[in-house]
Amino acid sequence: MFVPMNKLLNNDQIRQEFQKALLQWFENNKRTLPWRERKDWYGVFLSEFLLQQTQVTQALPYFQKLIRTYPTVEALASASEDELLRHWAGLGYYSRARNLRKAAKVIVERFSGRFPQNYTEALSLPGIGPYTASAILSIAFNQPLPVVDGNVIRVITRVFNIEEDVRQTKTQKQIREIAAQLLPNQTPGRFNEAMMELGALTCQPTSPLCEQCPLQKWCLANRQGSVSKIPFKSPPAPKKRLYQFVLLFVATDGRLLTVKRPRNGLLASMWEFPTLETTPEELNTPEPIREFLSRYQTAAPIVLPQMKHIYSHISLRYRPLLLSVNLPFEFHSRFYVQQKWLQLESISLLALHNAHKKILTDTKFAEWWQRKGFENKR
DNA sequence: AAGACGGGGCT
DNA sequence: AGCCCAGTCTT
Repeated sequence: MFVPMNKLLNNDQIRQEFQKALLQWFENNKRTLPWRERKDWYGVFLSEFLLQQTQVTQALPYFQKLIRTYPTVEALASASEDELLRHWAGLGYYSRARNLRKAAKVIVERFSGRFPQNYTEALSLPGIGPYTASAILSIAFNQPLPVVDGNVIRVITRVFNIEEDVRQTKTQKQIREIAAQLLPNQTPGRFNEAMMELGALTCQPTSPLCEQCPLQKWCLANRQGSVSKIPFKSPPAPKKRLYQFVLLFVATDGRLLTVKRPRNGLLASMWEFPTLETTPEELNTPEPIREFLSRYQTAAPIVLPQMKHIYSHISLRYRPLLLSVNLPFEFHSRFYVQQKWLQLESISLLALHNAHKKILTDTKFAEWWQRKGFENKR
């Protein structure tokens, strides 16, 4: 392992030139973002939750919607979990929404509605880890805490030509130490924002714009022509495959059974239609599930075409089954935490996850629904 | 220390 | 199809 103890780290004057060049670039090139326009910590707090593992362009519409719906931390703290989740639907990593609301509650109830000014206390809030704690305290309160996110990792590994695997704890520790040494005491918040903005706009993952980079003259990877190989990441775990039936229980009045998933794990706290795990073979020959269905004494299901949904770590193949039932009808499950019989239009107001939203907009489902005549009953 | 956890954009 | 993320929590 080779960390250049280069002048950037031990020469005050050169480090200051580096900081000045970066900050100057930031002032001239930073994007106009709603949480930068606001001067309060609440906007930063909300945006940092949204921006965890999420790009600015993806988070932007969600920020606008949420800041309007919950203008203050008190409003957010008193929001219902289901309502917040409905706003969050489609953004992913749904535990963030639950943690965001819990954190707001703690801030209101334990910290009198003010963000804790201490790194350790900030870290104790649900959903706030080392990155978010440092980001909020440095950006909103100008505390000298370095941030290390994907952008900073990219900028630092390139500037210092660090070729080790960035998934390794040891490499990450090394990057954190460098980030701490580069941080100016006067303007840590702007410096952190500048590092991340540079990573997003110039020091991009692929085809970075080195010619227009304000740090080019300090960048070792640029000098050695290794930019495209850095940062190095060991290959991720292969994608899992998941096969399931989706059970659309339809009552005679046209209502559908919806269920809420547990607060941990995949699609935390999101609503869906009950699912039944199966194998790739069974998914194409729904005969074997007849035994399961006979328990509910339902007529033969209407089998819709197989569908596909890709998560970052799971490849899901699923097939909706339409099952007509008479109420009262009891669905038992140890897995789901809540259930509701809802009309189709009420379901669209639910925090339904994407894979199952796709079922409702699927043409085959729409055709069937039309034929049943539920539309005409109302 | 390693897995689990979404979705959109880009190549 | 594969890779990139403005990370945190659980085990």
